[in-house]
Amino acid sequence: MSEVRRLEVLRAIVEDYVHSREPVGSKALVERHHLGVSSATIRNDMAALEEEGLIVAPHTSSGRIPTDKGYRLFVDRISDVKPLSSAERRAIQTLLDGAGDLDDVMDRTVRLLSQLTNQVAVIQYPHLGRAKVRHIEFVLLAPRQVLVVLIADNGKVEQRVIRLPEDIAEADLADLRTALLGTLAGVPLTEVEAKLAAGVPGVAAAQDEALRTLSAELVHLSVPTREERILMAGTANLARSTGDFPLSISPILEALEEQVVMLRLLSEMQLDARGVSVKIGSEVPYNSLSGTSVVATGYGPDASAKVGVLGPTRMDYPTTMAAVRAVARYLSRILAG
Amino acid sequence: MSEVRRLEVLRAIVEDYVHSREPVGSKALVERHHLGVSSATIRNDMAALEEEGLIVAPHTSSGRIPTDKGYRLFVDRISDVKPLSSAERRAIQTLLDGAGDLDDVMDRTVRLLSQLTNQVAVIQYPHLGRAKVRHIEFVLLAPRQVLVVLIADNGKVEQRVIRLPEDIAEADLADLRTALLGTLAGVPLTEVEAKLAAGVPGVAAAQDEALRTLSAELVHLSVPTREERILMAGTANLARSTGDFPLSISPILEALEEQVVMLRLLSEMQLDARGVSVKIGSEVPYNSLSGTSVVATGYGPDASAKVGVLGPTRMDYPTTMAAVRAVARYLSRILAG
DNA sequence: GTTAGCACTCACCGTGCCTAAGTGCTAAGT
DNA sequence: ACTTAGCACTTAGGCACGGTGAGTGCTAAC
Repeated sequence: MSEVRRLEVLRAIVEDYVHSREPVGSKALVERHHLGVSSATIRNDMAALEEEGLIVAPHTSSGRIPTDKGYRLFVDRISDVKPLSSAERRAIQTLLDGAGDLDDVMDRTVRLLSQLTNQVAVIQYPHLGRAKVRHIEFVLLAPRQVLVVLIADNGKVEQRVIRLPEDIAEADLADLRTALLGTLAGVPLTEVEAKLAAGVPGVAAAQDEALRTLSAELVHLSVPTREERILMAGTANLARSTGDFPLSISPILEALEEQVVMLRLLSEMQLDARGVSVKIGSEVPYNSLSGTSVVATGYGPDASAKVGVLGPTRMDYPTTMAAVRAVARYLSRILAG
Repeated sequence: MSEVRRLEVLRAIVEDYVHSREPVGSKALVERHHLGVSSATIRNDMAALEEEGLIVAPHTSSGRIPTDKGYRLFVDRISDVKPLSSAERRAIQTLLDGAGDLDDVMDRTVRLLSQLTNQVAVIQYPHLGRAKVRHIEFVLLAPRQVLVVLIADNGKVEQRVIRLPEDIAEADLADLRTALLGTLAGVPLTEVEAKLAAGVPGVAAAQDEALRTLSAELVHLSVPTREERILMAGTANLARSTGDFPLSISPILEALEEQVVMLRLLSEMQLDARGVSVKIGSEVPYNSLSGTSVVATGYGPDASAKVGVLGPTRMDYPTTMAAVRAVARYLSRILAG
């Protein structure tokens, strides 16, 4: 009972099961793959694989299907990342090259990835990183209503309308802006709060109340908000492959809508040597996502923001991993350009 | 065979069917509602209602279920909009009062509505309306990279990073900003393009190339983009009520992800006298949405932006209509405040 | 270590049967 | 002119039954 053939059998089981959705038996296996042995031998191998917990038989007398552990071994040791077809490469290029601003790029990317993989795609907005304050703008919209705009040196703009406790003159507001900009220009966003707490010179005492309100808002804007958001696409693919999921798909949809859950999930993905991270079935740390696997990778200058797909455990890992990796690379290139 | 009792029978059928999911028969009807007649009489009424196309029997011998036409009559003539429970009113108030900026308000609103109705909620960003240019900002990020910011007097900010054809000095960029702001300040967004085409005075000939690039971008930003976007929540509710939908729910999820489709759908909803718009089953103008109904209404100062829910034809219309209307009112109040 | 053969298990499918719910219709009652 | 009781009729859905086929484990021979 050779070690290598047993792995070969596991690979064959995974591949057949992934594309037929049905438990695969020893006889079917020798027919479809030309392993040079008979079905009885395969049966022995299968018994050994089952012993190791790599495959299971759903019913006493039916073919075997891979366990999470089986998929894990397949992904780690057996499979190669498939190269994309040239048609796919072209699709990526043409779609992403036509993109406009950041929102547009993100939207196109996530849709593209869901189409390539026939799965749900998720993407996290890129991090602000070590961005610094570049500009501050206050716009008086109404007597006590001010639009506060914070522009970072990486091109990110955060804005919000707030109310002041009392009326303020346009000129006073301009003075406040000058004073605050003087204090904050070039300061990393992460240090805005500390810097403001240390005091803002050159502000008339009469404007103290307004200063406090505006400062509080600047602190608020300097905490990454939009960046902590994810986009998704292709939820229809979930519904299309019902039956791949043990229970209903509604808890999955709920988790997907819960940004916080997805953000934590993505942040827990550690890239492996091949540049992708795969969590399979029970490895996914949320009960509501049982029966699903996640394939993700980082993108952008420091690969800190994540992009990936979520699908049934029974998924074509090599192809999916290839698609995720390729899309992330194109995306990084575009963002760098 | 009195006219009023027939309508009463229709109402009873709709109400029973909506909350039991099962075809309702004549006997069950007389038991649950105290209509003062026997089941045989109800059978005659039912036959008449079926003749009019208001109800149908799925199988030769089973209870009746309402047709789209039946629901329509129910919504138009029989049902009253239910008042919300005080718990619901409180939920709306506490949730929306804690909201921050516009994005946050929208997000909370759409989640709230989906929870109240147990349906998929959709909301369209408010229109810019007759907003005018209030401010323009150019920020030099790199030798040829400029962040263009356009601020409208209603507080909306649009921004984008663009590349210039050649290097530009900080001072020259400031001059360009002054010139463009002089030309555009107070101009309605819809007329930005025409105004720029008429010429911008006070720009050195050397900056002509840069002026052209920047102007083009301002035109681009002045066309509403973000406003033409919708948010949704509660897709898990779709999956939970499988069986209410004739086919799969995946075409529905596809349509929901297709912003363009949803925008057109919402824009086609005409408010009726009661301030809500209802499209039932086949009245919804998209094949992929067969078996669904949409309940929507307008919100904001001119009620031009829409908010609503999408669910199975078999839906509790009175309650849903009440929830949609209530949420839209609170939302309008918050945006106005 | 591999193979052939064999007895065994069980999901799946079609069949037939029965029941419960519901209907339409007719004839009698108000 | 309605309403009602009664009755014959229809049919979805549940249940038992048996046959089939794919697949297994095991044993004995190669």
